[in-house]
Amino acid sequence: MNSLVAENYLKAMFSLSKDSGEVNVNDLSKHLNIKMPTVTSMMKKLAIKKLVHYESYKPLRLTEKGKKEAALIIRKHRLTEMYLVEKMGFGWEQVHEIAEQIEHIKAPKFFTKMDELLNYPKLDPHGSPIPDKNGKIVSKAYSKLSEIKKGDTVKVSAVINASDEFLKFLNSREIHLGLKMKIKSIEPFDNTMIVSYDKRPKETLSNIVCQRLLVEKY
Amino acid sequence: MNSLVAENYLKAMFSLSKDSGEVNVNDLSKHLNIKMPTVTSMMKKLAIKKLVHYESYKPLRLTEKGKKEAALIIRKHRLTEMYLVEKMGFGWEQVHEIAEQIEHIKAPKFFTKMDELLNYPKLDPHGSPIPDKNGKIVSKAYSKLSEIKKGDTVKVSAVINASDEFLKFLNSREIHLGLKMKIKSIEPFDNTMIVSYDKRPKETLSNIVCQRLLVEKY
DNA sequence: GTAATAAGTTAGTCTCGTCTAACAAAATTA
DNA sequence: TAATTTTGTTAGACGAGACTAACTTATTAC
Repeated sequence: MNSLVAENYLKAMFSLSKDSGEVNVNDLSKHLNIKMPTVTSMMKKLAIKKLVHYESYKPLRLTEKGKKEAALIIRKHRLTEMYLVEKMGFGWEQVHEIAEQIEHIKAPKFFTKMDELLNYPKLDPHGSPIPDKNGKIVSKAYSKLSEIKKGDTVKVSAVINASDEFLKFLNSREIHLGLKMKIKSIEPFDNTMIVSYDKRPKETLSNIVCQRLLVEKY
Repeated sequence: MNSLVAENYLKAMFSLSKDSGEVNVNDLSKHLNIKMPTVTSMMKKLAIKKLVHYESYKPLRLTEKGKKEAALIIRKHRLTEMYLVEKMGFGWEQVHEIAEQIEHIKAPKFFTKMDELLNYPKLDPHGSPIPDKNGKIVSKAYSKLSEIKKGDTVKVSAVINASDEFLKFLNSREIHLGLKMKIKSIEPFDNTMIVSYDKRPKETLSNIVCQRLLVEKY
């Protein structure tokens, strides 16, 4: 059984790993707010447990076993987030922090029950896919809003890097998942978008914002 | 902020303390499954934090601060148990284990929300009082079923030392909180009781069982 | 292609929470 | 009350997970 601390390393590696599956000690260190030597020593321990491929001075990679463990923690996290929003009435900007703690609970029945009560959800409240019981993730390929052309109509489907502040910003603009939105114009200088939707016939979204909104074309 | 480990010491002290408020190192050690020297050293640390009154070779006592912290952890535990039973559909024999972990979550909003959703419950699923937000406990004075006289009718109101096995036993006899029960006779030799209730006109309960059922007289 | 910088590792230390072995005090019992 | 048993403490060790200082390897820049 992995410690809560080890679980956090695995989860961080999972979310930081590039397409190649590689992660740097340095990035991991910054993300976890733990100094590099500590990260190195933990990597050696995880390597002994066959959760990480470790070779001195080479990029880190999770093993298949490591990926699965990480995905199962993320499953618990996202299931919890969904439960908090759907069954307890929390806002999508409040749930990350709570789920961050509940994800480490060792009580399979608890998560199974949530899953049932939620009717086996596939996505969390921020549009991220919930890994299945085997740690498999099925993720849809969305586009960033920033890559959409003028005149197109899209559905807001997920949020990248859903921080408290970003979600509060979206709340303030009445933007939520499922929202149908039309791109009215794009400012060539800074790629700011003027969009329109239901409650807001004319809203301005900076490129920073558009890069963090994932959408589907209609 | 206390560690999860310190929280468990406080909780254990709270539930082991006699009317005098005293606890032995030895009892604490057995209850927590932690060796006595470890307990002594933790007591010294808790004493520095003003959570415990510690003097060599004297019985241990929680300070007022220590009692409050303990009660607030118990509050989280019992609120969680109630939530698991009432809102998630768990059986009363399943919830202790899960609550044992969730009680250490640091997320006031989470527990406040449970409390609201449950409409500010006063008792947990085993009939134990839920301490209020200030750590105050209002507990009703129940009688043990074993102390009730032949011919009396009582209501089952709480369970002492609600273990998995005991609760399963009660389930198997269809005994639950609120059940109205009449004492038909008492075997003088071993104090076994013959009782009758709703679904069971004649059920035999050993003294062991009767000592762990708390009842109110009608 | 060498010098400078960034990334990663090694060595040694610290705190927390645990343990065992040995000793001391208190309680029990004869 | 003296001997025995139980309870509690002290001392010293250890693993986990963190740190800093110093060193090594890789990468970048000139």
